[in-house]
Amino acid sequence: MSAATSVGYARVRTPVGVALAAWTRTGVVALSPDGLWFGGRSPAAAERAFLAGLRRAGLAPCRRSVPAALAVRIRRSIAAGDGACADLSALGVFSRRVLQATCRIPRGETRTYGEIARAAGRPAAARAAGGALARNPVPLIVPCHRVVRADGSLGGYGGPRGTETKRRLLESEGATARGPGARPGRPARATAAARGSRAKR
DNA sequence: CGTGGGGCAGACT
DNA sequence: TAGTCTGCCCCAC
Repeated sequence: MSAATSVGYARVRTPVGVALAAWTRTGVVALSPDGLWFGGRSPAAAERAFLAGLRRAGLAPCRRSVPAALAVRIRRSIAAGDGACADLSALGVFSRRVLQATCRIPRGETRTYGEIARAAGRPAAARAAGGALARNPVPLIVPCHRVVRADGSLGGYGGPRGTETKRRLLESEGATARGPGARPGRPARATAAARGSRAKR
C-alpha cells in the first residue's frame, strides 16, 4: 500500500557537466551521471533509466524546475564533495553510515574501504562497505570516488568503464595516491593509469 | 605477484 | 521467514 513518495526531478548544471537530480524537501535523493560521462547513451535514454530507477525505489518522480537555492546547494556540494545537500534517509543504517563517513574525506584525500567500514562501526565489513558505495544514490555529492583499495589501487566505480572516471576525478582533486607504489617522498603520480591502458586493447 | 578463503550487508528467491 | 548468491574488499599464503 504505502503511497509512493513524490519527488521532483530535473537536469541540473554541475561543476562536471549536466546531471539528472531528484529531490525531496530535505535534499537530493538521487543524482545520475548516466549518459554524461559514463557510457555515452542519449539524454533521453539516460532520463528513462533514471526514472525507472526512482520508481523501482518506490518514488514517484515529477518533472519540475529546480529551486534556485537548491541548484546552488547542489553545485557547492558537488564542488566540495561534502554530501551537504544529500537526503540519505531512505537508506539502511549501515549504508547511511558508510556514506556519511565518506563525506568526511577531505577533497584531495582518499580512504580505503576498510577505513570507511571502521568509521561506520563495522571494522570487518570492508566488502559490504564497497557494496554500499556501489549503490551510492548520489555520486559526486557523496564522494565515493575518494574510497580506494587497501593496496593503493583504485577499486571499482560503476562498472569497468567507470574506473577511468574515478581516476580522473581523483586527479582533478589533486588526490595523493597512497599505498604500495605510492610511497611518501615519491610524487606518486596517480596511478594505475599505466596498468589500465595495459589491460585495455 | 597470483590465489584462496574469510567475512558482511543487501538483494533475491 | 529463512536460505542463497553476490559484490567498488582484505590479508595470509
